[in-house]
Amino acid sequence: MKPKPKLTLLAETFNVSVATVSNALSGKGRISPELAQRIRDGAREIGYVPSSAGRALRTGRSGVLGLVLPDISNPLFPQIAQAIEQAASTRGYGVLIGDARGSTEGQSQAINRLLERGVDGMLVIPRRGTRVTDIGRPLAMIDSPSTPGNTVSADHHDGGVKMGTYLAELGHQHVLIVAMSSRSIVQADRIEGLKQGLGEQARVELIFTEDLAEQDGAVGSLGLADYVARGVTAVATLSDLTALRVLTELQGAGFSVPDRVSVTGFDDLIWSSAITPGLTTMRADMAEIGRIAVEALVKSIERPDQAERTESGTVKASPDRVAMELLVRPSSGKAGHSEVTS
Amino acid sequence: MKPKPKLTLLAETFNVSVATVSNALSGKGRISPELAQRIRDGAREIGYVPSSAGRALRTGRSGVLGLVLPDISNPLFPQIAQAIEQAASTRGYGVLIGDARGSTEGQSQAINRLLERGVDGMLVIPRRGTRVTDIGRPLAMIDSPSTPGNTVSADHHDGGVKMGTYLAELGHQHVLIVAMSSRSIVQADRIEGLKQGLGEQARVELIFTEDLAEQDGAVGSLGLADYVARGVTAVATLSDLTALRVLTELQGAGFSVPDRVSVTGFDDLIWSSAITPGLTTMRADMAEIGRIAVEALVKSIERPDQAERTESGTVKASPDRVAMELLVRPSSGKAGHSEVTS
DNA sequence: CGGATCGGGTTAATCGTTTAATCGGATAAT
DNA sequence: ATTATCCGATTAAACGATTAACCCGATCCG
Repeated sequence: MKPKPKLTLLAETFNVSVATVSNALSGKGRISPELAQRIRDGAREIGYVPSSAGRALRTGRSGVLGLVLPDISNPLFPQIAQAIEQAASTRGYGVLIGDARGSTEGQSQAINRLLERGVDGMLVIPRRGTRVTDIGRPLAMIDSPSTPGNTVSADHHDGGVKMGTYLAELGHQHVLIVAMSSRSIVQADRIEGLKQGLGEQARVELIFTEDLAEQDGAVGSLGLADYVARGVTAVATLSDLTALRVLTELQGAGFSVPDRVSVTGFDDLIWSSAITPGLTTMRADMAEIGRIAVEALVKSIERPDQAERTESGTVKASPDRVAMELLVRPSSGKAGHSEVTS
Repeated sequence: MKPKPKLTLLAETFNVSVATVSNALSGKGRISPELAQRIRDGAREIGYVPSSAGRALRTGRSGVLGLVLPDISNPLFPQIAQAIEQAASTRGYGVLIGDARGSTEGQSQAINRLLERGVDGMLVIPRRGTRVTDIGRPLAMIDSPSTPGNTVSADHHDGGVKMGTYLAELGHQHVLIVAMSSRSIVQADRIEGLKQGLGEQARVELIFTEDLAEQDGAVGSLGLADYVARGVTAVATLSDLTALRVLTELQGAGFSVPDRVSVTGFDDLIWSSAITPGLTTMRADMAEIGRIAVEALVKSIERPDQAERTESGTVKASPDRVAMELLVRPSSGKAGHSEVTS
């Protein structure tokens, strides 16, 4: 029916050159204010939408960022994706997703796919322990402050400290930490922080669900009853997902939470506030992290000279870490009667 | 350092025209097999990557699909996004995400953003009750089979029937259905199916958490104890998220699950198998749904003449629904003693 | 033996936008 | 009056890939 409006169409209807139209729309060249306004009005009226392909070809920039995730099925992903999509679209960028599907080569493939699509820069949440090779384009990394090349992330260590301190103040002297993977830097930092916050005198035990999976299958029991019998008064997990598992296992075994055992998580996943008892957890301001990461990345794209880089070549941001916030909910309370029995 | 390899560079090193190089790489024109092979080898060696902008400009296609979601923070999202990203990348397409942020105008904005970025087609998971206006490009909709214009989706009604039948077979005659929104077509279909599966003789009660939120706040109690006291032996929820809320509330109130009350969910969210007791739920094969949706959409993009459309103008797929699968886990069991007390 | 066919390339136009260089005329400075 | 300045707009050259049209020599066919 009607031809897709392009610059030439606009130029014809106003009897000016395409350059003038372009200038009017971008506000860059020299053009009389009235004409510029008329052209802009006309453009809006006929529903002109600039061709991203044409523009990308000319300017060398696509206006698209790549977001690489270790595994989309990770329940933390929605928070991150939402924060980044929002931050990016605010700055006029689109977000192309790439799923590493849990493997290292999947991560490289995802990165390559995004590069082939011409992204201007990339945000990578690396698979644990992965080093991302230079991609010839600005790259922001979101992992943990202690990761080399980290652009910005939650301060997981600090989060651990806060949680540990909180538990210590409640009188918990014998705590079980349930982690998932021993290779995750994020988790290692949280563990470190937890221990520090709990203090020297506290007795701390540590298990990895990853190890147990080999014996019992992924859905097996964690054998928490034994730990409680041995005097554990609090189970600090490194993820709400694990906390949920712990919580329901304890409740199912007849241990009251938090009266007998306190349970804490990390990340404030969506269900954490809806369950009974509500889960005490640490929340990171993902929107802020997304904002900082995108901002640093975009700056590095648009003004490469002004942008700082880490030694690893990734984009540098400041601040490079965002404090975590303790959310106290009913799943945690004072260390109780179990010490009496022990 | 080294110039970005483009077709002209390749053409120079082989002393042929760019057209020949293009043909060699695409395998389209007439060219001697050996020369084609040599060029392809050379291209790989120097790491040639075609400019997506140049190609898009010339061909009029970007190779990117838009994925519009009602709200990324929805925990069902990871499954869908993963399925679609995988299906799309298999067919050589990228996926640009657009978050409607829970509002109708947000949905339109997201769609427009994606259109401006030049997506070749769009996958929309519509916000409940929304009609998507014609966008001038192929559009696949994933909602529920009863939604006009639906391209493909899980057969939510059938899932409800299966779950209802299952509960009926266990002897549950008095069932509480906990839904979230009364405006969701997906949930309406599930409810319809559940009632049908439970049978005429069953006594069914229905509540919407959406309504309760106004009174008690989002995290308030659902008042399940009353229902159980009145003889409810099973609580069938329309989402694992709700099921989790129900399960923990019941356990916290001292009701044994499933001995006293059975609890079931929908969607098999990631934690459903990890909690205690494991959650009986209905799973949809999201990978299959993603595959079908992407396939139909891509077909409509690449061969518009062969592709069928619904009356709403959306892309038609066959099959247009995917059966849901019942996953029986320990959270459900035979109707028990509560009927005795009532 | 003359024309048609075919294989293996090349030429050149084109996609839509941006932008450096330029141009014509009016105005200001000398 | 001559030159410099400046404004408002135009011209034209890119950006990188695709593809219709064409070209030339060799082969085929009747």
